[in-house]
Amino acid sequence: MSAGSTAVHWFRRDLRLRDNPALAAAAAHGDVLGLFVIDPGVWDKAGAARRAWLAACLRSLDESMGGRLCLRLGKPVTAVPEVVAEVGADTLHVTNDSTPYALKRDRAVVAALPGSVTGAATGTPYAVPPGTVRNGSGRPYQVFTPFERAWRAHGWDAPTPAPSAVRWVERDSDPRAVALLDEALAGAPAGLPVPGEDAAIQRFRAFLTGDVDDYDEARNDPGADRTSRMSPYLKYGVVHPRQLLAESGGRRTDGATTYEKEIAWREFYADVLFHNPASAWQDLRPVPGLTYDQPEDAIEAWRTGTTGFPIVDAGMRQLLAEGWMHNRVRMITASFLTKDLHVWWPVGARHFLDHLVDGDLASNNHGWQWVAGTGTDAAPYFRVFNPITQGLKFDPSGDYVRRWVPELAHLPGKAAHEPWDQEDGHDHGYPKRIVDHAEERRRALELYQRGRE
DNA sequence: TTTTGAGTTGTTCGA
DNA sequence: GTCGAACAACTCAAA
Repeated sequence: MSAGSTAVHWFRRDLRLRDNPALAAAAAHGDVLGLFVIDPGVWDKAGAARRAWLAACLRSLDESMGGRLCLRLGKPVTAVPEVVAEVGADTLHVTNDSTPYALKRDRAVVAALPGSVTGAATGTPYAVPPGTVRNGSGRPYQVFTPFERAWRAHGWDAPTPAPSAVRWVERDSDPRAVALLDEALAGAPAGLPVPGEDAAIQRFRAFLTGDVDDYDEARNDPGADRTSRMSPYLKYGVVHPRQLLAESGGRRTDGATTYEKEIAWREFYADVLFHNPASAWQDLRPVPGLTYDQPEDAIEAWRTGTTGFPIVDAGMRQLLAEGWMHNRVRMITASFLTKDLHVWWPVGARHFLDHLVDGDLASNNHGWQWVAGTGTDAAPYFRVFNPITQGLKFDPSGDYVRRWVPELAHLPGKAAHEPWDQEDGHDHGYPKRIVDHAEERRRALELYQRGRE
């Protein structure tokens, strides 16, 4: 460490102090200014729920830094070099972020730094950096299962200890940025997770104690809600997947292995995006001849949870209310939009990204492509989820559906999944089904098959 | 180079 | 009600 030197650590998707190699590198260099820049382009695209969640995470990070997080507002290409100049820093530290937008943004920022300032990127938000896992011919994997095998074989680093004592430098935050956080927090949805590293680890340990060992089964029950709920924390790097893998590493149960597999999916999709930046919003593997519908009213019914299909409506309302949706239900609602309404997947992916607190470009959009049949290991064209069967199978108690659709509260047990069978002469206000599933399934198969002839 | 086995999450139909 | 087969063809990965 050189005496008197200052580094800026620019936080992005690494809002934590523990196990943060880039921050450790900055601290090893000298005094550290911790910076977060609210990028209007990114901020405006996030829905109210994710803005609130980001604001909560930033507040928590600020507290853990003794109130010394410097917040700025503006395009990073101007805001970051400004702060670097203000504190007379000679290095800028970041954690790598390899999404298409981030790569472009970071190149521009580095180019805009004064010549005497060096940029240093350390680590990634992944256990294995995107682009690392390759097959025998040195090419990236196209399908998940072999990727996962190789990813496990590659192994991941152990968590690094927190920097023992960061000597934080203080600089005023931009009042406009502070006001944006206040505003975002005021609009926070109910059920937002507790922000902060400690809360995340605590939540994860509770999951390990209570839920992980029969995770293979329990994860599919949206009513029981026994998933780890780590996705919002992972979104902003409040925890690093390395930490989760280390915490669960001692368990060799099927459930723990399945959980690791879910982490591997996140890593796989980041890898796919790394190699195929265009797949964020374009078909990774287009289905030849496939055409789409644009049924505006039906799309709006889907968005608002008024399709008349209980499990679909429950999920869509949970998304609007909480900024979160159970994964099983994400698949069901995505299948409904793409296969029952025949809508192009980016329409749904955009809506999800707008509202999800964990909205992650790579996982969200490739998940959508998987459902739509345009993604990795394209699903057989005939795989169309039946929203009624799925509801009965995965929410047999009907608890999930009744929780989110009050109009169905009068229906006991699984009857909540088939309200049309339970006419009691009263109008409970639940909408009629907007489509006939059997008919739309046939049409979906037709559309997918057309290009093959 | 060729071959072979396999591919997250499903549905329906008929025995 | 349960269970197995059919629903296509293709691409990938590794032997």
